[in-house]
Amino acid sequence: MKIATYNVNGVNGRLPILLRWLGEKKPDVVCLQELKAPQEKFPEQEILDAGYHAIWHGQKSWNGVAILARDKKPEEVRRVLPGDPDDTHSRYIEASVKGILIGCLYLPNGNPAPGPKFDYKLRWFERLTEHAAGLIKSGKPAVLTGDYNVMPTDLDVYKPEKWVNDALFKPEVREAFKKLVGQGWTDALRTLHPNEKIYTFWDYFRDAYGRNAGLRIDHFLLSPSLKGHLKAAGVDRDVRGWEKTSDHAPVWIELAG
DNA sequence: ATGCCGTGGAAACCACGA
Repeated sequence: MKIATYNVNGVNGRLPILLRWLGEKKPDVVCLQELKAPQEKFPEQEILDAGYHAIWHGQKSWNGVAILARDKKPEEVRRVLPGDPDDTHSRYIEASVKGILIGCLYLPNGNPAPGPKFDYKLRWFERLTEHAAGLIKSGKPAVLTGDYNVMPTDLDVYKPEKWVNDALFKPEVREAFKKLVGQGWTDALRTLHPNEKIYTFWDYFRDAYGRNAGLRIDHFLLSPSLKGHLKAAGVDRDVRGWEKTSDHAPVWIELAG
């Protein structure tokens, strides 16, 4: 089974790109972030026509997450990350697909740091970590994937020294990621490719993609029971080179069975 | 060192992103 995550940066503006990619790669399950569309403006019919059932949590202008699956509609488990009833951002949706719990997340960017946005990021990270602990404890096969807005190590940044004070790379954020993974999760891409430069995002500016000035910020975390099923993992890097593309590239894993 | 590009929404500019 192939599971992918893709920060589309506007699901309607990017629909031709999304449909082309779905048609070419045919992942079984897809997590989308940054829909930038209200609930009623999600292109459900076009996605159905492409062979995917979807659940989504939209929001006007910003954020928004979705889970797509071939053949069968994802069984929604929740569409809010627990722990803060006042959080109005659409950044989390969770579903059961073929016996696997899929958590699709869009972790806050957090810039500028320090500041209220950075505080929100750290709080959101804590809530995610608390929820993730429950998933581990449940023993269910689970995948937590999406745009984490964190480069876990120096290897995940084209020029680490330029990013040390950025909300995506500040020590406390890297520490938060480490703490989460330390619960027993497997960082799928890094585990299969321990020494490779792997990027999932390239800025639109300064020909970042051409210079390969990228960041690895979209991640796949696998619960202990899924670790042994991990067969392959990678980035559909070429998609970032398409016309009118997102600044992220799709990331995927292949699980046995 | 930098929002230089790109999106959505509102209003011909703004917020936001990483």
